[in-house]
Formats: sequence, structure tokens, C-alpha cells
Amino acid sequence: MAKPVIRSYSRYAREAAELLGHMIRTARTERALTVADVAERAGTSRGLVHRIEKGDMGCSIGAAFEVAAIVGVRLFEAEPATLTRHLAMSRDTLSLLPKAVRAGTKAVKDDF
Amino acid sequence: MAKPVIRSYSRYAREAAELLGHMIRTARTERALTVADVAERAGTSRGLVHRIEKGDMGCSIGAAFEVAAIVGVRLFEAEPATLTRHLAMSRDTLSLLPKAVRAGTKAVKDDF
DNA sequence: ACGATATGATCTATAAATGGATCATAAATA
DNA sequence: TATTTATGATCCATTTATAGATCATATCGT
Repeated sequence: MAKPVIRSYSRYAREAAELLGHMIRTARTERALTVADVAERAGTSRGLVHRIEKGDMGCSIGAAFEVAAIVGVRLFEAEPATLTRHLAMSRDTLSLLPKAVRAGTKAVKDDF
Repeated sequence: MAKPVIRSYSRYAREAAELLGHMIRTARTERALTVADVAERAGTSRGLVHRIEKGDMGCSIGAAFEVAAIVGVRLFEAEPATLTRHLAMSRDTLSLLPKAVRAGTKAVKDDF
């Protein structure tokens, strides 16, 4: 009884996915790798890599990020070591935040 | 006859997903939004938002990016307008690249 | 221009993600 | 501390993503 997945995406989300796909394709091409090459390295199929490069919203974030890593796209503009460090910091930050949010603050804060 | 999805992810990909999840949770908490609130706004379920915040590799990139957009996480460190501009540029860049890669270059270029 | 090959698309069966409900626990506020 | 509520986890039914094969076309190298 699962509802169909998200029907409408925000423009921001759609463009972000498309941009990621473009970055992957650009990086792959620069490295002279074929779609099939990348797919094999990632342990996925040619079709999936293709969909990722098109910015398909349905593909898994794991597959997309893995392919990005393989062709050398820097996620969050961070090198591997940097990313690891940022992650460590974010873990600390999280531990300082409240573990649960009280909905009482009904004044929705979407002023960003 | 589909092979089980990618069995092993690279550390980089895994950490990127986890970091994104952390950023989402941090942003959500700062805006005093409940998991249920965000799920409703995204048109998804509470469980999915939860998995996204944990950095689950299996959730769709569409859902993850949508939730990120809702809580105000900047993907690729870009504001909406900036992202749109970058995307436009990337489209041009892509049109300049070769449309197909010749595997002949068997000297794999993974020196990055 | 020709031949070889990468890309893009479509189809089917299967694996996996998701929604929705439910339960237990943790955590926030009065 | 008590009470209320958010969170985290699990289960099942259903939708959806994915692999793999195949075909048509575009594109590259010669």
C-alpha cells in the first residue's frame, strides 16, 4: 500500500541532481572512461550510470555517490581526507544539538 | 534476474552520504522542524526522512535532495539562483565535450 | 565514407525501496 | 517527576528501481 514516490520535486532538488549528473559525465569524459567502464567499476549496470548522468531522481544516492567517487567528482567540494574530517566534526556538532524537536514552536521557521 | 544492488561502497561515497544526512539533521533541528513535519512537506514518510538523515545509501537521490532543499541545506554550496546558473554553464560545457568516449585509450586514467 | 563501438532507449524478471501502521524508548517541558 | 511527544525500529504490502539483454542510432577513428 505504498504511495507512489514523491510526485513533485522542487526546482532546487531537480537542478542539483542534474548538475551532479553533468559533473559526473564531464569527469568521466575527461578521464576517457566509457559508461560501461564506470558501470563495471561501480558494480552496477550501464543503464544505471546513464540514468545517474541524466540526473534521474529515482536512482539511489549510494549508486550516484559511488559513481561520482569513481570518476573523481568531489562531493561537497571536499577531498577524501577533508570529507572524513568534516564528517568527524559533524558528528560532534550533532551530539550537541537537542535529540528531539518540540513541535510546540508552531511558528514555522522557513525564513531562509 | 537483477543482481543485488552494489554490495560495497567506497569510503568516500559512504561518508558523503552520512555527511549529507548530518547536515540535514542539523538544519532541521536548527529550524525546529520535526521529522514528521519534514516528511509531510516532502510528501514522503517519516521513516524515509529518518533513513536519509542516517546516510542510508539505498534511498533515492530525489528524496534526499528534496529533503535537503526543504530544510535549507545548500547542495554544492550553492544558493538556488547560483545552482541554476551553474547548471546552465554545465550544459554548455557538456555540449563542448566529445559525445562518446573511445575505449581505445586502454591506459586507464585513475590518477586523481 | 566506412567500419567499429559507444550511447540511448526499451522490455522483462527480480530485487529493493517506500508507505503506513505499530511498538518501544528517549527526551523535552510543565 | 510526570506527561507528552519525538524518535528509532520493525513488519508487511505495494510500488519502484535495477540488471541484463537487445535494438537503433550517433559518433568516433581510420
